Amino acid sequence: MSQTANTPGKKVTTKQPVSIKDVARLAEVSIATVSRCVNDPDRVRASTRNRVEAAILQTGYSPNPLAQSFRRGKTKVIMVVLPSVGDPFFTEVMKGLREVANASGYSLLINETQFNTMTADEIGAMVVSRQADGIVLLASVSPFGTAVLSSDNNRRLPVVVGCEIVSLQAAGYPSVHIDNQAAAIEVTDYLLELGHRRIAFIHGQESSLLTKDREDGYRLSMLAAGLSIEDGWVVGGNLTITGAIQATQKLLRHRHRPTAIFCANDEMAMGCMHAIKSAGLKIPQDVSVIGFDDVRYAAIMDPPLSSVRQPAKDIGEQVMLRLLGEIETGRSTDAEPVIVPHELVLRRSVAPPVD
Amino acid sequence: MSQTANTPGKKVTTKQPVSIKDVARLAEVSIATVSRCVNDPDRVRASTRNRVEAAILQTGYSPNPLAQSFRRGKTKVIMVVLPSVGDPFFTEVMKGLREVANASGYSLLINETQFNTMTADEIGAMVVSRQADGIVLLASVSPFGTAVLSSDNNRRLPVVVGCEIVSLQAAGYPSVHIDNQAAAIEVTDYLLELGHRRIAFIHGQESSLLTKDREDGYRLSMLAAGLSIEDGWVVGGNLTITGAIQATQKLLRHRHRPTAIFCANDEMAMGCMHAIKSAGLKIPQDVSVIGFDDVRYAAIMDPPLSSVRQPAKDIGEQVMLRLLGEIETGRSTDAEPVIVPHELVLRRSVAPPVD
DNA sequence: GTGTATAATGTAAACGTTTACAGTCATACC
DNA sequence: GGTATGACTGTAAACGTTTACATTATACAC
Repeated sequence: MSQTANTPGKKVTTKQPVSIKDVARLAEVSIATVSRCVNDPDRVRASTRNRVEAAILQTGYSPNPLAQSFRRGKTKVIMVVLPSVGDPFFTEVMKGLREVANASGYSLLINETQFNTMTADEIGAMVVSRQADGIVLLASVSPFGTAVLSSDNNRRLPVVVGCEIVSLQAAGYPSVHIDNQAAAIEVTDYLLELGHRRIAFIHGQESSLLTKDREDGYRLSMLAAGLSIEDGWVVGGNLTITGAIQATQKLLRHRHRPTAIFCANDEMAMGCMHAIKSAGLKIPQDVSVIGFDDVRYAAIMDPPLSSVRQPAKDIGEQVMLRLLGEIETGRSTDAEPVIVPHELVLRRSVAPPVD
Repeated sequence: MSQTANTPGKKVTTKQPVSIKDVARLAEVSIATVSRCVNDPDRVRASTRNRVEAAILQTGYSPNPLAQSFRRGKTKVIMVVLPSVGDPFFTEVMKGLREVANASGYSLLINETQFNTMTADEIGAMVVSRQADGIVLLASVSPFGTAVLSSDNNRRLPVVVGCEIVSLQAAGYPSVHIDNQAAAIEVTDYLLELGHRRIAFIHGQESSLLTKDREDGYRLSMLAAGLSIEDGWVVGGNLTITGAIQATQKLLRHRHRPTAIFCANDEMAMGCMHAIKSAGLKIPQDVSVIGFDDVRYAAIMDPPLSSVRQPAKDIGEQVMLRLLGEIETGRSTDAEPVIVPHELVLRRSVAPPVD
């Protein structure tokens, strides 16, 4: 039916959308009454309400959200800042975020930092303006960004941090995360128990603080066991498959080749496994591999990948609940971090060392 | 510094943000001049411009985007509707979408349908309102949604369809996609050439049209080869790993067990591979597997997964370019679909059948 | 110096809501 | 029948911009 309107090059139809005025005129009431009908129906008499509702139906009126946002000073939008939407772990967190947000009528505006600190500054800029009613931070932002976030220059936006980013917690933001360090200690302890002595660690990025606690846990556990970490046993995998492949190749060439590799996330563990098998080595007989996050692919790797399960969706839900609470009450919540439980999921990618 | 403002339960600081009026007062000009300084600096004399800019700096003014959106009737937001942000293929498409959008100052509002047709209706609702300046559709929407989209009830929003959704193209929307059917024919022809005769197909969902063309291609190729498709050789995998595992288990129990399984996307192919190996069968010796999309995990599967590469990021870029073109010019672009090239990527998950 | 063209700036309306306040009207009570 | 009360509705201001139009200042030619 609208095919003609769709002819290439033709002006798009731009019939004026109906406004509250049109409804008011048709129902023969003031615009205030229409507004009340929409927002607080109990405050208008049934008979007039019916008239107005009929007019709304007839005109097909729906309030202009732009005008509402403007007038109310609320956007009903939450900004989510994360390193990469591609990571299955963050995908899962976002599922929780989204469900809770949608249930309260909020939309999600997603901002990938793509491991790029430049864009973190842009986040700061967005924060100053009132593009969103609140922010979920799943990524570390540049110092400047942090400064802007915590400045009192403007209306201070509600922010909740998901996962663990130390610098932001220090800035007093509430957060929800597992105890990354404790989990990493468990992982390393477990490998040590199996008899591994040469354990390597593939971390994320130098600049990113995302996997810092996990690295600390690894180091602490090794230290506690009286083992020294050789030069070249801790390498960066850039949080990507290709980065992890290169990192693993380095590890396999090491003069003291590790018997176990602990990857700071599953994405890298998947690359790591591939590199090991491509080098003609067997998992776990030659090298054990363990990841972090327990993404949905971990269980179907060959062999199935051991990992640390985070309650990703829960984290998302709780983060959003705290954030919305802060937004709706106008009060900042307790900044005490919420620690959610993790779980070591043991699968067949790990075994005692053979030598 | 703002630690006190952050004490739990305490009112959040809400210092009034500076408006254009504050700047005007300080610079001793009218608000119109300030506005011009910001939007069209050449139209104000250098001396006054300097005064205004100093005032802007001093006050820390930045225009209220809500007011701008309201006044201009533009949100600088593009809505993206897709089945699941978790799928690595869509992730890649979104990378292209995002890059182009950001370059022009647009943000992305993401809407997952989660294979849920209910939410598709909500999309319709969002469309009628002016939440976004345009829409990218990567998912099929319910009939009602389509109706709303194409209705002339209100200002018709620019829409571009990514990937292939027949019903929407029929509605006259421009689209960018590969030739899914031709690609699926190539895949099936290739398997036939290798000598396979018992070829199964795992499709997406009954309701979703996303993989319909691929299924058609498979059927056409089989038909052309004079082969009949036995009952139970075409099963639904729900586009998920677990769905594909169940589907594969069904296939493996079939009285005429397929020697090759063609999965409508890589996510399902990964689940399929896992199910085959779990059943104690070898890939490709016992069963060949081929996927679709060539996501980043395909190459690191064991064995590496053959697939059909789509230029996912390109698709995203082109979709967004068309959409922004339509938005900025106010004219709908040529509705003729843009077909981008695909490529059969052969890896070790496929071999001739042994029997 | 006058006149004219043009540049620079100011005035004020408009965008579509929400909402404080004022007004109207019906009801109930005396 | 007057009055108080409360329910309902209307009036108009406000939110922070942008922009058409009006006004004033400047530059330039004679």
